[in-house]
Amino acid sequence: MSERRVVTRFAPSPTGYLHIGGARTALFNYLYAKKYGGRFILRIEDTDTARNSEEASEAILSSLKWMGLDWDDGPFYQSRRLDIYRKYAEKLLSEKKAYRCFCTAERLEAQRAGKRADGGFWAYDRLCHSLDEAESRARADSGEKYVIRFSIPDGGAVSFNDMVHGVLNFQNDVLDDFIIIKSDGMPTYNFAVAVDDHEMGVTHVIRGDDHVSNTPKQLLIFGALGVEAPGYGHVPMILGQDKTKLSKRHGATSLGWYEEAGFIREAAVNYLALLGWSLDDKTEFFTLAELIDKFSESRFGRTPAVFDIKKLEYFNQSHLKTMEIGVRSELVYNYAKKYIPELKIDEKYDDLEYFKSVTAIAGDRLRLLGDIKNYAWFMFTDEFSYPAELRDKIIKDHGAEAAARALRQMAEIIEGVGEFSPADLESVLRNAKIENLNFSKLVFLLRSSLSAQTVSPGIFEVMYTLGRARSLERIKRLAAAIEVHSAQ
RNA sequence: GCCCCCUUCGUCUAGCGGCCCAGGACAUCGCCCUUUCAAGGCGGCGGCGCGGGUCCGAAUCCCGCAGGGGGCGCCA
Repeated sequence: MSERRVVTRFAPSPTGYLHIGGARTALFNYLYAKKYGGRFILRIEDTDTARNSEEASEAILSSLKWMGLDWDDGPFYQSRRLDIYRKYAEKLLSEKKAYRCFCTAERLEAQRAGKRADGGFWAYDRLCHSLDEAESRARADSGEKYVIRFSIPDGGAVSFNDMVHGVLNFQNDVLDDFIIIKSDGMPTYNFAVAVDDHEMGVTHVIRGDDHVSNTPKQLLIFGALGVEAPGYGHVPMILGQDKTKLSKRHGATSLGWYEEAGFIREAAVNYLALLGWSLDDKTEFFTLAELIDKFSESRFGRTPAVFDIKKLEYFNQSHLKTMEIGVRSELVYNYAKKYIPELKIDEKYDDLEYFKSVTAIAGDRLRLLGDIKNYAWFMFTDEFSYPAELRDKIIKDHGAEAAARALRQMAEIIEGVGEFSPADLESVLRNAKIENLNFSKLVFLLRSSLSAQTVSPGIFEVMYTLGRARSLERIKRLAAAIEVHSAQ
């Protein structure tokens, strides 16, 4: 085999959004090309006029971009390359490696239904196989509808060395004369793929296991065309929890869904790469650059993988953690603005710099981008009231008067703190003697007043970020709320 | 019905004849740390589908079985 510069491709059909399996296929092809300094091309297989959609095509492109998988060439649309497929089909026709078939879909469908009843498999009966060339041409010229079928060579077999499965063999006689050009002039999948992979100089094809049975057909076409076939690698499927091929009924399978759910590309790429591929027995944290560096076709797995969102979440948190705060906060900011409409952000806090300080105090807590809402919604608005349950719990634990007094005393102390820093605030409160309450209790009251909840980032950092005025206002407000309530 | 692929903890996986009475990670459970929640540390639970071979020795090789998955369109 000649030494050629590696060329891989991702060739989705625009009939829906980019799903998990497709995303992984794209990733693998991208990594393989980049690893070997080759090109990664994008081809849109839109030969099904009934099911294509412009939106799907756009969605796929945008998901690919979201993942950071930039293609070097394309996108090429098969629907705009019809003359090319026609040319190759004519060539096969003239060499008697393909023939016109005038059988109606109705006739074949009836036949197929019959066979299915007693057995279940069906193959074209080759009725038009031996049609006289003159007659065939005449019927075609007269406007009769026809398809072009590939003539499977009698006997023989095809075999190829798969990158993940090793040598695979297929007997020709299990194949029937499949259609390569439909009656509407469009090429069928197996034909267009072979023609394009050849035309575009594709050297390696990495795709899902579900394509192994298509491979012999494509190989036969390469053979008939007299051109070299690319190498293949059939990676195992990605399964749903029920261990069947991942599909819409498994729920969230589109990449777009994950973006909206607050996952970041670094995690998606990292996790997907590990479904059907691994480096060794311990390394599992990878950036895209590291994947390109370490990727190897010899490390493909052979067993189907069940998609586990829990592990994806873990990777999301891991990547978020290692990210520079500026980058992370920008992701959080953009996500919040776009996908968390219920997060109330007062105009004066709608600012990237401010988000950066809030994201910073949220620390390692974010698992998904949207978690910022749970941990810090109270940092973005001053207009909230304290939940009755929280107020009642405080009254129950401390008594209304004592709690209010403690809060007011803390306010007084905080008001007088010289340097308003997390460390100073903490040390002052740690040493304060207030209502005989220990530090932990004081912190609980503080947290309640500042965040209106019982869970929050480090409370002194919250206070520092809120600033003296906002903090004091909240502490006094809670005290007042308790007093008013108990007075009733 | 035919063809093809696959089979290690619940899940993702390492393992390619002795280093494995099977290692890592997620999940889960417990403990520690601790101002809450996370994070982190430590520990527990948990697996080689079954049956035959081959070999001094098998998760690793061979055969059979069972199970699972994929494909068999004028869909891709």
